[in-house]
Amino acid sequence: MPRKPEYDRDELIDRARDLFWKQGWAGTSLKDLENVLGIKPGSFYAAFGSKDALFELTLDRYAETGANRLEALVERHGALGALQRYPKLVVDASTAMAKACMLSKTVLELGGKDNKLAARANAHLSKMEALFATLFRKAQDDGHVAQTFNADVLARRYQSDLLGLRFSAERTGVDAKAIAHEIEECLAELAKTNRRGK
Amino acid sequence: MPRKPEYDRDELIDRARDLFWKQGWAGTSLKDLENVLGIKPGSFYAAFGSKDALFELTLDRYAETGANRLEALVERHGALGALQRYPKLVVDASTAMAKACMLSKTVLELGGKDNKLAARANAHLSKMEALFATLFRKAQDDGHVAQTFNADVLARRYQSDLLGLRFSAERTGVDAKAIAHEIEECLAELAKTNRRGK
DNA sequence: CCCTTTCTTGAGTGATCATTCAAGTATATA
DNA sequence: TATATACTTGAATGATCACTCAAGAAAGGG
Repeated sequence: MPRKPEYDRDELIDRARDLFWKQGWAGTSLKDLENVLGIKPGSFYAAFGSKDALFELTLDRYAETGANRLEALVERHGALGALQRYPKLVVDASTAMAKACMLSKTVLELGGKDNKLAARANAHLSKMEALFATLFRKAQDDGHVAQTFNADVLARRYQSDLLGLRFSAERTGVDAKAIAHEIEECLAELAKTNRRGK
Repeated sequence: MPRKPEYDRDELIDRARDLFWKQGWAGTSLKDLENVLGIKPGSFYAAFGSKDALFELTLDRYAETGANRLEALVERHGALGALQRYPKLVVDASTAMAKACMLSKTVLELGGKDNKLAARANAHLSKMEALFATLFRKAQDDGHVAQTFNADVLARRYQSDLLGLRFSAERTGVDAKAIAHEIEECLAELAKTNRRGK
């Protein structure tokens, strides 16, 4: 018997994520959100509760999408292949709104005042690093990477390189694709070392 | 015949830089600055003109200090030695207020709305990258790195790695020193390749 | 001691911030 | 068609924002 919302809540979260991703938390005002989402304050607060609550939703969605994208690569190209392709994918203009990782941006913007949202973003980053470690282990089990390497160490370095790459991609006048290519080659080198050793 | 200021303007800029560095632009209110600098609004605006103007001063000082620190390393350890030691230096808790690079934080926070301060930070980063390239060339001239490498490419990758490292250091529960050590070892590897080639 | 000059103080400015809520509107069921 | 049940609207709220300015305080030269 009631009235139905005129908006698609899921699509609103996507649009909010893209805006937060680009402009950050403080850089995005409620007026900005109202404009982009096409709703008035009343509807906004009925739908999401607060700016913080919506930001949290977008953080979670961002992290989930990223992990899904990586796992899709794994199914198509295997663990090592996915790790090799991910840097290029993530910097590719056609697939990304902004280039720099939204999680890292959030940690940097809000981490200075130990904020709840920054802590959540940090947790997502840790989960991502754990996923990288899992993939490196899988690559070792596949015989693509030597067992002598420590998968956790490789994952930690991989994430650090990835974050550096993604930040560089955000800058004007930096050839991010070239850096992505170099990271890919480093992983290929890792695999070659293994083949030589056998 | 006039009255002299009760504060040391230079030290105020240092303190403001540390606060901006940690909390970012939007995260630092004028009340925060008044508390940390120990001056009231009237004196603040007489001394610095505006929050933006002070931020610009702190950006410039930050960049200058970083470059000086690197050049001091060069004099003591040569070009390659400096490039090897810089990552550890920059992540060392005793020398840095925050860990992540203030320039990159500024670009990320304000770059989404093409802000003047973000552009300035970006320019400082470019200068830094150019300095890295100069050092790689010097390392080549010293015979420490093979001439076959392109110094600009090495510098671009070095900066990307450094930014990733510095962001990782800002996160809770990440062993930044280990990553710094790995970057150092990569440069040592670069040098070894050269010696082998000769 | 007086006067000029500069610095310090802090209440006050208008703008913008996130958020609230009462009034109006649309829809599904009875 | 009547009514209950949401949803939409937008003006209003108090807080905080960066910033201003008039009045008072300190210091050096006459």
